Amino acid sequence: MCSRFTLTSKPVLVGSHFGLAEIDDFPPRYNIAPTQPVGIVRTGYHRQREFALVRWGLLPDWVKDPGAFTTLVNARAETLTQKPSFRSAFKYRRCLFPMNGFYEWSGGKGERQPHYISTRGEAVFAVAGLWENWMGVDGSEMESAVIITTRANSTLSAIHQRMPVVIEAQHFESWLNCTSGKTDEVVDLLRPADNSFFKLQQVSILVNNPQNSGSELLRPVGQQELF
DNA sequence: CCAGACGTTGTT
DNA sequence: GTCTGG
DNA sequence: CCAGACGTTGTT
DNA sequence: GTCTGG
Repeated sequence: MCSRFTLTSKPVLVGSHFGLAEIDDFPPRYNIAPTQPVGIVRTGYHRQREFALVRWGLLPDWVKDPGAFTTLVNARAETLTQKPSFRSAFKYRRCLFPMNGFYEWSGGKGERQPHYISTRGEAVFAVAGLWENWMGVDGSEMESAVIITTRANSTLSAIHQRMPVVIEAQHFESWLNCTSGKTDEVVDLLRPADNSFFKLQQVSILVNNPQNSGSELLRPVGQQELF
């Protein structure tokens, strides 16, 4: 699963990595959690590639009572075309989540251990996602998005069974271009990252609480008591 | 036909 | 225990 | 994922 | 909205 992540690169760097003409300013974030506003890259109304802030937790457009519907944080890549909640977004509303790393927990009850997963150079990378625009009968609107997961590669499988789908830069255009409404050209992109792509490190349980969101979360375990 | 669901993950 | 909120 | 709440009515 | 279950 992927239910917490970071976005710490400067906006200008994110903009250039994702080929954006412009990008709003935002602060570094070390503990992005479900239901929070989250930045995505998508193809905008006039075909331009854009950055947008939406709610993390996809709300399908046919939902009548948002309060009575589950928060959809992850979508399984293997079943995207079958699920009513994702099928349409997979065809027409694909997006990318810029991130610098994400957290996973290992261990059983009472001994849960958080880990931080990032690239070797702490570089920003892209995770595959879907977005929706929900409209209520009272005219209210909400944009939301979900992260696509697949089976863990062998690096990650030491701690977890699933991982977010990484899209490499040479595939951004085909992933984000939804004009055909066809998915056969992009399903091949939904595979685990190469084993050398990520590294793991244990981090403090400070990350457990979404209210803790500063850079101290990335201190290696064993040093957090040295404040 | 209408009613009701529509999701993922980890853990037991 | 189970659901909601972040 | 974890943290935190978990309820109703009438009255001010 | 669309599919499944009754």
